Amino acid sequence: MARLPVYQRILEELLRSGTSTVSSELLGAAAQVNAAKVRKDLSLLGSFGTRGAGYDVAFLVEQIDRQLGLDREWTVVIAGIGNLGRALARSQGFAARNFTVAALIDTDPAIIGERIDGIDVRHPDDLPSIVADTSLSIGVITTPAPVAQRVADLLVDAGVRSLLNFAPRVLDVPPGVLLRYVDLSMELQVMSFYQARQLDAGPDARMPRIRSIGRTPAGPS
Amino acid sequence: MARLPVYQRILEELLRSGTSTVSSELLGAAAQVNAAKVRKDLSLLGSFGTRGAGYDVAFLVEQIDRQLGLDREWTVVIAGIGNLGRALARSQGFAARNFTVAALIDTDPAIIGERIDGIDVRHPDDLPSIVADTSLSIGVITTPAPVAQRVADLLVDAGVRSLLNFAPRVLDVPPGVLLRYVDLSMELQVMSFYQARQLDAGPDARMPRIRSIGRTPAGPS
DNA sequence: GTGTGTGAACTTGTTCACAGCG
DNA sequence: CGCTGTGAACAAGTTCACACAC
Repeated sequence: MARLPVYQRILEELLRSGTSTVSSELLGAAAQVNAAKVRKDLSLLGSFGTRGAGYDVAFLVEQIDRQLGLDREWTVVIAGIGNLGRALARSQGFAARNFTVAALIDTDPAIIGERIDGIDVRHPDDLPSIVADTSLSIGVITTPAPVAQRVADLLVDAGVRSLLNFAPRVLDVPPGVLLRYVDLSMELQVMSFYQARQLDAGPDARMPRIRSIGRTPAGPS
Repeated sequence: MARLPVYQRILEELLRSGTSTVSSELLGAAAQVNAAKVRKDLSLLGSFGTRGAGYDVAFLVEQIDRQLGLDREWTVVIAGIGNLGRALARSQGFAARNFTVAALIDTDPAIIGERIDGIDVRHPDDLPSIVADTSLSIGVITTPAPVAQRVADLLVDAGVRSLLNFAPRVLDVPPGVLLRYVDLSMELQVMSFYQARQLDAGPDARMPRIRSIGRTPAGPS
């Protein structure tokens, strides 16, 4: 369910502010969704609420974590240590619960060997030996567009089964590899679309943008 | 329609590769959506295809641009010139067609005055005078989470009506202001969700994550 | 009384299948 | 003959409304 991470973010902030219990109405208001929707969503995971009282925040976070597969550790490799890669390597998002940056990759000799947040930048050729130590779950591509496909192939060869692509390039990956795009230009386009039309913000769906598993068929011969 | 920017990205790559015409089947394959869906989507904008032949790529790009509100210039202000802000300021995404970075904002005296990609970093206090020159359409928040809300308020006060928030914080904005989140930790959570369940990538929807216009009601008193 | 959990009505979005144009 | 455009069938997701647990 695509709204779970949104709830999670809100619940975490509630936790930080010391709130221990929350109603579907409140959660819905913060997530900008209907209260009934919140209840439906949460009831799919089980009956976690207390009638008349609401949901226990800490317990809920834990349950959602389990649903999101956050009850295990995910190792992340960042490929392309430019401005963006550096930003991500140091960012809170990756330092977050259950995600560890396990490797940084770049081809530039001037960058290789640099230490960012305790991790050494290494050459793509080292990928096999890196994987020998720790298997890598998620690859983050922050390279220039022209080399994004090549980097994706390398990561997939190294056994990475999920790719998060920040490069403005449509990538082709083998079946079974999960591919997701975060694209600045697309984000801006969506904003201009809604703003240009003075729209009511469109559907409240927020998360989905998953693209793959399964083949992007090659063009015609 | 949330899939338009996806089509746009693919069409641009087709243009670059010299393809002048494309079928709904091909476009659908690249965008990972059903061919019928592509036709439905495009037919909502008008009848642009040629039966038996397909769509003219260049013409289609132009039509979609118009739908996305990209027939005018959008000015972007980036608030928070850390690693991420710098990356975005220099990034291709913002250099793209119809988006111009018009201002960079930070409070750090060590950063103010620095020139990035031809734009001077200025203090938030200068916002009014900046707006006097060029009105700002879209605000991009790349500050640390704790100050994100304050920055959002400042931008809104300066007349910015659309916010793209990279800070891991739920923001509250007045009605009528469009708010959109790009959140690393959420992106990762979605990946882990799908990978943990070996899911088929879920719904092919990709873009929507629009959050606002309309009030985030304040909590109970 | 308050707020969850859930069947049932409704709305939205997707897919099918095919008529008709180039 | 290939491929678009589109009504009609279908599926998914959303909202309503209310019984019931606390």
